[in-house]
Amino acid sequence: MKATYKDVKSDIMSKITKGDWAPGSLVPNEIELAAIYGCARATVNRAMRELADDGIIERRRKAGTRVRSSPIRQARFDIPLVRREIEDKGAEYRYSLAGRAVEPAPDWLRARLNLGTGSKVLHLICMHYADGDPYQHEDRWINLGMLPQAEDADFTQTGPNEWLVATVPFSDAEISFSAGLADAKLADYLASKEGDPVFTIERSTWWEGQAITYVKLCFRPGHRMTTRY
Amino acid sequence: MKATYKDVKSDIMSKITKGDWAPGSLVPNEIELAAIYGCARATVNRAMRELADDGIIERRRKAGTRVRSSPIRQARFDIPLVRREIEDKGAEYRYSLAGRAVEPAPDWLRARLNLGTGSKVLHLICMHYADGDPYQHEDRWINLGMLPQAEDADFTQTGPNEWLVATVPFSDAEISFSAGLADAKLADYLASKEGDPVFTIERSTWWEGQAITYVKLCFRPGHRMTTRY
DNA sequence: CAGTGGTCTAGACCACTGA
DNA sequence: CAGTGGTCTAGACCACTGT
Repeated sequence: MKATYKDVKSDIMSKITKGDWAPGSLVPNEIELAAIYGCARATVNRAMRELADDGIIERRRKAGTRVRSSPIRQARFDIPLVRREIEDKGAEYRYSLAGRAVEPAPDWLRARLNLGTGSKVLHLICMHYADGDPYQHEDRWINLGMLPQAEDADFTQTGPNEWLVATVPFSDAEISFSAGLADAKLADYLASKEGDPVFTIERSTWWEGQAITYVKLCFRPGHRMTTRY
Repeated sequence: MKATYKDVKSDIMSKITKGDWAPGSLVPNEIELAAIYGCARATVNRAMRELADDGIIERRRKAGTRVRSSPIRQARFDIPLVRREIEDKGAEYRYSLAGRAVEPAPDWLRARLNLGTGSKVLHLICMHYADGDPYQHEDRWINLGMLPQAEDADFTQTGPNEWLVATVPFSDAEISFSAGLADAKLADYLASKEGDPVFTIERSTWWEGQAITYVKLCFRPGHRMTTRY
């Protein structure tokens, strides 16, 4: 008898997917559900809270709980270290540093990260290989105002990503995916042709409102980012 | 005094990000933490459970809780209906059906969805516009073995996506992002040029092991998919 | 086998918000 | 102001898994 929160969750889920509870309709309140399932209200609460987190239902105090009319489906993507991503595929990982310079932050970067006019940044160009083949091109910019010690770090052996996760935390990040074209330079790095489509990830991170780093990652042609849910 | 689960969560979060609790190190158990924060164990449990869900810590019975050495950062993307996506941007949504055919499932589709040899599918080509400009091209395949009623549905006014979310549930989905090139046909649909890079989403959904639909969505050049976390 | 997290309970009070 | 979800508690038992 006594239902667990998983029982309650999956039973309600099936009521919704089977159409017993139509989209937009009002769901019994927690006390009623607790009586129906013969469990404590806290148990029902946990089930409902998870369904709300999953975007299946919508809860409001006093107004009650409703089935979402068009369920907001969400997908979760892991953002792993490139090295782990490659090694998890069973391939051998290799890294190389292709460029390093300390520069004043260019205008587009200042705008993107909300940096002041005098800001200095460390600019790195890196390549990541899987079994010797180009896998990912990394165009990395680190805010030296926040991380002066980055200037003395040795990025010839390990990538800046690994250094960063070990060195600084971040409180806030923005990530975006898009499709771009390989120019001559990028095509050369990725051993592909100019005009090939490249899957691109851009990420900016902040710590307590201060920009830490911006990175643009370009994958070899054919790359897919996949998840199940 | 009495800490809430949010207090506990954010305090532990800051202990980790500040380095007080190093990556890989063992965290006090729930009873000790409850004593430290002066709250019930259930409160600590909820805080820790959420941190574990966020990939910040790793919990194992008997072994205790550890700070993850390289935090698995995850990003969540909403997968909205195109119409909502466009309307939320404040643009006017328009839809049109550009092609419709009932065919035997081609080999690549059978392989992808694990369909039998005799399978029939409904193949639809649709366009979605934002303020009159091409926004997204939809190449949709619906398994008629699972959804025979799709053959009689009218897709000239509303897109198959809306029909599907209102008609059938799904238990399982796979989504993948990639970058592709516009061929002459696609470029024509999207009012772009051949060879332009297009951001592409592919999604397959199943219900209890049976394939429902596969769709390939191509966005107009310049499209970005962004999230914060 | 014993330590740790996972879950449930019955009851309580609070916070928000719709009528 | 009253109904609903949000959270906390103190205690209990269970499930898993290192040692």
